[in-house]
Amino acid sequence: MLFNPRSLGNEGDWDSWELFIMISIDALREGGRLALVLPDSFFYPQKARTRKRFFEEMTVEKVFSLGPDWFGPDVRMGTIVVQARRGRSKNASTLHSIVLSGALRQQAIRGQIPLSQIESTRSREIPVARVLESPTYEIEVFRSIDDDRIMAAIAANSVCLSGADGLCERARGEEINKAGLLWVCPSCLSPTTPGRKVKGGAYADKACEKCGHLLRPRFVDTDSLIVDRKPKGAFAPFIDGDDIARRYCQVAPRKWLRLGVPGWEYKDDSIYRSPKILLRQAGVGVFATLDETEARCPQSVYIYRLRDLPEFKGYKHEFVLAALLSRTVAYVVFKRFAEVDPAKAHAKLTHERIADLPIPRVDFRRRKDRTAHDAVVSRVRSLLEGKAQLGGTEDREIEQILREFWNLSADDGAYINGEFFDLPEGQAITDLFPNGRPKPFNRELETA
DNA sequence: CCTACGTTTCCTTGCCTCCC
DNA sequence: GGGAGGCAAGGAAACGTAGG
Repeated sequence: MLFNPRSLGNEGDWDSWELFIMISIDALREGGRLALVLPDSFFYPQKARTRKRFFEEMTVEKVFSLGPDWFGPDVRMGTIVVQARRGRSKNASTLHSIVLSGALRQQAIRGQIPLSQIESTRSREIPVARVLESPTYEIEVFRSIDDDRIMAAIAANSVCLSGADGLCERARGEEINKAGLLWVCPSCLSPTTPGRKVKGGAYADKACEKCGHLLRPRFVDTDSLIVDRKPKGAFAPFIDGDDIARRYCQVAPRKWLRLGVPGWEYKDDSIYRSPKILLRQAGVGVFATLDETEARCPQSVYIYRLRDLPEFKGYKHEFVLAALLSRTVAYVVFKRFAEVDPAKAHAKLTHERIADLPIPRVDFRRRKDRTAHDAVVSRVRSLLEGKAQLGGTEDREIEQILREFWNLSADDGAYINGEFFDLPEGQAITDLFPNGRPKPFNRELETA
């Protein structure tokens, strides 16, 4: 027997292909080469132990992510190809990756374009050191050595969005759902959030936080903090995540938060002070807007506001918004957070993850910087007020000015735009390139 | 103890396939 | 061709806990 699965320990199950990898490694001589066709779950976090052994005992040469549909209609599983030699990976080496999606993938499946041709024109170089340094041996097949260089250049000319030395302070909205549903305790009459949701749309029982009375969904009165029409009494405009679904959409609040409901603990008014940037927590890509209506929002919307010092220096919220909505920051977010499978690519935004998003550093002592900053601000106003179109002159000029702050070359710009070419369709992409996406930038053209 | 916020959980949406 | 049903990605929101 070549191999005893018990030797792997008993923590969780091993997929058959993982065992096959282990057997293959054991069977190879030093320097011997293998190529494996594997499911794309090889990239998943829970397969870290398999990748660890693979990278520790093999020199990985190629990783191709080919997507589903390669083995007939019955096999929907995403496919990858890995090529490696026996012997530990060298830290300074690189591996080649390609990620197939969209039309190119269909052509490849039909055999109209050989993989070798795609590899010669479209492969990326991935530094092996990045995989070895990752705690989960993550292979970010989208993020090449070129991306690392460009992202380093961007970071060098930027200040972080928030965090210790960041531009903005941050908060999130009321601890309610977007409908503002409340339960009212029949005993002490104080409002509270409903119990945990259970399957089937119902709510679970919970104890009243004030008096301990057991609240059961069938026996409590409900109330709502959010109403469609301006209520009698005190109220404030309310914006939820759904309202922030487009680039440069200025939200006209259509819902209202009732203020002064007895017993409800509102967040401090000051976190909603105008102006502020609202950024939705969930979603593909970055969606943010500028709010000047003192609107409230639910916890699923993040609030960013310039700190006193940067605002005193001259930064305007419009400039921060322009950076957040730029193609360049979308590129950074995608490269940093996108999942490996293009069909599942989506950015998960948390305060911590977006804290170091790059906002261009402006030196307000220099006239040139001040002029450029103000030029961005005026163009953002035009877009927000609907006087300029997405993808129009103003939108493109903003991107150019920001890229000068970031010190990115024209080639870098073409490369960044080209990296969106392979991504799946979505609102985020449509809003970034309303007139269509440019072709991928072919680095080889530079030397040809 | 309280606040802030990342994590977990569940619902919704939209796509795909199957079957009539 | 289209409707039903299955499935999972996407999104919203409650939960739980770290850290002041």
